[in-house]
Amino acid sequence: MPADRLKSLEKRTRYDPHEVEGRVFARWEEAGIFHPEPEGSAGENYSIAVPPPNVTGVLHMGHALNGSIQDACIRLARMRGRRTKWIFGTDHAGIGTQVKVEEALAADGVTKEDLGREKFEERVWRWREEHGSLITEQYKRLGASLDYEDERFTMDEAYARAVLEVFVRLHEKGVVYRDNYMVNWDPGTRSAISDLEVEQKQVEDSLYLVDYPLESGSGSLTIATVRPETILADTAIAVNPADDRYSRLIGETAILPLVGRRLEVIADEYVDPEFGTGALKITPGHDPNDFEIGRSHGLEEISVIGEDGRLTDAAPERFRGMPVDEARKAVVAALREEGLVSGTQPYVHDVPHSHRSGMRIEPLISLQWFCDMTELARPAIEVVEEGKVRFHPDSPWTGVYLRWLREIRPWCISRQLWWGHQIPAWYRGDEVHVGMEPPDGDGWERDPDVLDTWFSSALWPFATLGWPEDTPEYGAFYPTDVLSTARDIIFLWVARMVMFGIEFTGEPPFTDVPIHSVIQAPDGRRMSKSLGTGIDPLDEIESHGADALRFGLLAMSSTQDVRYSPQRVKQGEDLANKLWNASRLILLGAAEDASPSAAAAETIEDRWIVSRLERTTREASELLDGFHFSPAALRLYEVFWSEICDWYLELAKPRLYSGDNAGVSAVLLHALERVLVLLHPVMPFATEEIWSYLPGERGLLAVAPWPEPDESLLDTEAERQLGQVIEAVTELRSYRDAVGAKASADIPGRLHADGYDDASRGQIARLARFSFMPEEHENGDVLATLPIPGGAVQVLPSEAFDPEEGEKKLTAKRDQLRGEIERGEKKLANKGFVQKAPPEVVEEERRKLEEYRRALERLGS
RNA sequence: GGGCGCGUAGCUCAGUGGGAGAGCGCUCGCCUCACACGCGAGAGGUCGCUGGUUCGAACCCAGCCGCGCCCACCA
Repeated sequence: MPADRLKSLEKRTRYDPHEVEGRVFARWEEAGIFHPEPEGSAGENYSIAVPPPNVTGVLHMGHALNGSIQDACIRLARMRGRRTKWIFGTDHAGIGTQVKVEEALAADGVTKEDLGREKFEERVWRWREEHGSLITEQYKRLGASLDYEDERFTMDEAYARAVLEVFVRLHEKGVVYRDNYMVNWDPGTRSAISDLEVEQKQVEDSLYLVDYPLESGSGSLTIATVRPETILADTAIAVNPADDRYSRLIGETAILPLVGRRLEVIADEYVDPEFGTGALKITPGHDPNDFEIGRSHGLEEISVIGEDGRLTDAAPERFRGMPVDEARKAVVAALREEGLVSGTQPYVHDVPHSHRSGMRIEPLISLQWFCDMTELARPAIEVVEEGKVRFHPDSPWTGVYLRWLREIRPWCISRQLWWGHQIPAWYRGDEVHVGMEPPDGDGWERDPDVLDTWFSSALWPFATLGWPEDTPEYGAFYPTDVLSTARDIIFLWVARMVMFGIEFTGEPPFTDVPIHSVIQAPDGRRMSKSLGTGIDPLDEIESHGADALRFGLLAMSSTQDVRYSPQRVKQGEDLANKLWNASRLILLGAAEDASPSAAAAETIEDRWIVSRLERTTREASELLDGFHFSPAALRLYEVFWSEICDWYLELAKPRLYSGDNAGVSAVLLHALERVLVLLHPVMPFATEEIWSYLPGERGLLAVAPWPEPDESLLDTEAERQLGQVIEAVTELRSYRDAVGAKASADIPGRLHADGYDDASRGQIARLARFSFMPEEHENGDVLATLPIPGGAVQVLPSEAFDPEEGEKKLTAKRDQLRGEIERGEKKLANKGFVQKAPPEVVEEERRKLEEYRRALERLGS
């Protein structure tokens, strides 16, 4: 490296992410290390498929956290020398994208119907061209080492073929079928949606009591309903067979008000005699429960509410065409006119709403495509039970996953949209053709519906790699290793990927599923644009740097939801800066020809830091391998900041600045090199930048080898000895502070303690700013005796402080020691403790008690 | 209705059987030749409440009080 390059560090006392990040990222891209050649087997290689962001989306905190997690995994694997691919791509996001484009059209006063389907789809593709690259650039800003050269999109031709092939094959197996069935109709998007896209919301309604006259003329039956407009589609009345009030009426007939239809009174266990009047109107066309009851009793299914949310021709003429809300009022008014409403009461209950449009779900019977999940679920349950797919943390997510799969229900997969994978089914009269290609002959019409976006997402880990073709990419990278996500899409996506992966490839698509926090706004609310609670990761990168955001997100995240913590990001920013400055100290101070070497350790502190680095290496590897990202980040922070900076660098300075600095330079460089390596998965930019200043010819840190901990470098004795030095220095500093000693003045004293070599004694004196007299030195009274490990320091009089001030400190210290002694004695006097506690615990108690007694003795009373 | 989780320092959160931790904030002292985005020294918590198990409980068990999430077909 040119000497002036190193020299340039002298004045750069701040780490500047802006100056560094773009440049470093360009080096990675130019080196092509994010794009692996498709060689070797998936077992040797390492891959992760990114949860595809919506094509029109922008990076939010969830992406940023998950990106930080996945990138840490990917970078770790890459440094371990594995061929590594982080599969990149975007999702067409059916409804979301269609709605956005429709909104844009609306601004010009155009509807999609004005354009027609073909033109509309063109419009969406153009939209994608214009907006699709945004999130790619944002991932790059984060430092994500995705394989950008091999980007996929769920509407790409090859991917789309895979989707249709899956549909066709499942149809051949009879798993996918078309049926008239009760669906969740979303009047907002005018489409059916799946159960998972429905959310329950509490709603205040009125419960109406309505009298249905009996045909026999002997009175009436009173039912309770919150949806009087659906009365028009009633086809029976049900009562509990064990309900004495009504059992005699079973088999009788009631007359449906306003309509005049004859309704049989049927018996069904489902009816709760305690609720309402104990008599339930049955509306198979507009209520999921009634639908089930209706089917089991063979009742007629009448639909009075259409897909447009208005009453159909099946309703009496005066109500036809009315929107549901209006129809409700009209029906109630009509019933009142006939004197059939015998009461109303306010009623609060949960009502299904569309997750997408927010509108109240209209349950209705509709001809839709469904996917029966029971056969697919079985092996997906097994692989998790057998530990072939593991959730992290295991609890509660394994249980959550299994419970859902064990009670899985059919999945409505058709959507009444234009943007998506159009269902490969053609109809001609009663004929149905399902296949990859249109049928021969005239008069066939293709099903206008598209597939649920999650249907195509379920193929993501293998369709991105070229399945169903046996491509080199598929061979080299499938199955993938890790799937990282938040808990909200375990059912929507994770479980379905496992099911489809096993069904079509014979193998689960990944092995480890870390489930990370959902990041909430600092005030505990959901982070959301509409609430104004969102924090833009790009803003955070702009003001603190990508490394800072990555560190902060990893440090604040855990297994449960967390509030966004700006302090953690600040901590990351400070860490990057500290790293930068410690590096300047080492790089500018090290001997010119020095290179990193643990073997160069010559003093206790050298051996100590070398040993600590090996332990830290082991710890960091274990924590990252166990998907414990927050402890890993915080542990590395602590070791670097406290052990390396606060202690080792300070201990090393005298030798570094002496003429004989070869050994210490080598150890300092070793420590720096190791820290950069260990921190790289978390803070890739700053570490890569500093790495380029290390001596010697070296490639990118991003592909530098991740170290295996070297047991032979562990040095328990050095760790013990330096631990004593640290304790002694801290004790003496504390005294200095208590007596108000001038910061610049040394305090004279005498060191009487065992277990310190001359070098350590010198270090203690220097760091604590004491000057130790020779033991035989006589210089007036001893003002205080300060216990340190292995002995004590006698404080001698000086100008540096007022000894009176020290008395308070010493008294407090004595009190503290007496307290400790009392506690220890009490514990050891407890026979139960001595007899039942593990011997090493008792022994440790005894040792500590002795130590405290000796310390108190030295302190005097 | 069922299930899961949370309640620890002023704030945000770790810790899951043997003496209460981090970052930020706060107090005091320092521009000590890497860093004032810094250095040193501190203050601050009966670990939601009540019982129980244990020689020993923030940690295990039960109940209670608050808060949250997921699932669910009582009109």
